[in-house]
Amino acid sequence: MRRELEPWLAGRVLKRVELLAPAGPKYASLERAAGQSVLSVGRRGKFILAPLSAGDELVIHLGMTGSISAEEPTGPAAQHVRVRVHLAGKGPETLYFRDARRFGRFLVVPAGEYGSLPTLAALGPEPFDDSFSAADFAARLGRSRTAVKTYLLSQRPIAGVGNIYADEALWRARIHPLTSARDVSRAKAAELLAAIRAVLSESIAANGTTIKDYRRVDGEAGGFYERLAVYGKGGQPCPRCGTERVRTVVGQRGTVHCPHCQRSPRRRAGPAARRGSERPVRPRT
DNA sequence: CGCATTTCCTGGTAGC
DNA sequence: TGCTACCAGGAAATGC
Repeated sequence: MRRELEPWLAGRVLKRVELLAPAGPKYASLERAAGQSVLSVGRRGKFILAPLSAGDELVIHLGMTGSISAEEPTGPAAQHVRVRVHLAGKGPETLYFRDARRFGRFLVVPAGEYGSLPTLAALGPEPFDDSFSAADFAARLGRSRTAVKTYLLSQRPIAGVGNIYADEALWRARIHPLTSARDVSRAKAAELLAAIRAVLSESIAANGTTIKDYRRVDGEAGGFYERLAVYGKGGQPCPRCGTERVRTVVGQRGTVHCPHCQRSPRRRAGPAARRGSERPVRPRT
């Protein structure tokens, strides 16, 4: 989306960013954008970040059901347009931000001041940062006892992995989603990082995953849905081993894994566990 | 602070 | 047909 948006936004002047949704923490300070030009269109994790000429920054997140287009939505979709971006110069005159469930974000903040966006402020490294090593990733996973899947979704060990890609990557790396993050070995962390990089680059190449709501800026669906190996495929046989995969809930999120390829986490047998100061994770498989 | 739970929000759908 | 109840989940807020 960043790539698709860049030619429409970079270098152009924002005449007005018009708020249609009720203002609030998710849609804030858009009036500040008026008259500023867009210096560049960047991205951190799932956030689009566009620095503006007067020192502010446009922050956009699609949430679950967000999309951006230059075509004015019609029909029932029209009522979900939350923001209209009016642009000067060459290119589309207006961009439309749709967000049916209002889980998205569209706000202007002083550049780099993410106090109102704690996830962005504490975002982990970019998956494709060359200087981000498997050892770094392993060290980050070591900071939490939370289930590795839940920790991935927090965006703290690595940026940009959501529910779909977490399940896909854990399956590829043969890691049970309930494994405590700190119990992921260095070798497994390396496999997981490689799996995350692979699944993300494959999905980007296919223009993303459209289940229902996600749309490219031209309104087309992304093509990765057909390539999903695990997400939404509970009860179906694992393509690697044929075992029936299981759907559970991990951290309030629907989760699918293969009980044969992704073995249940073993309880920790370290001194802390012997002292009883830590409850062994009881896998629900 | 770390971690778990709840909340926000609405289209879609299962069940009656 | 029309109603209610519930589900989906990214990130923030709240509760221990």
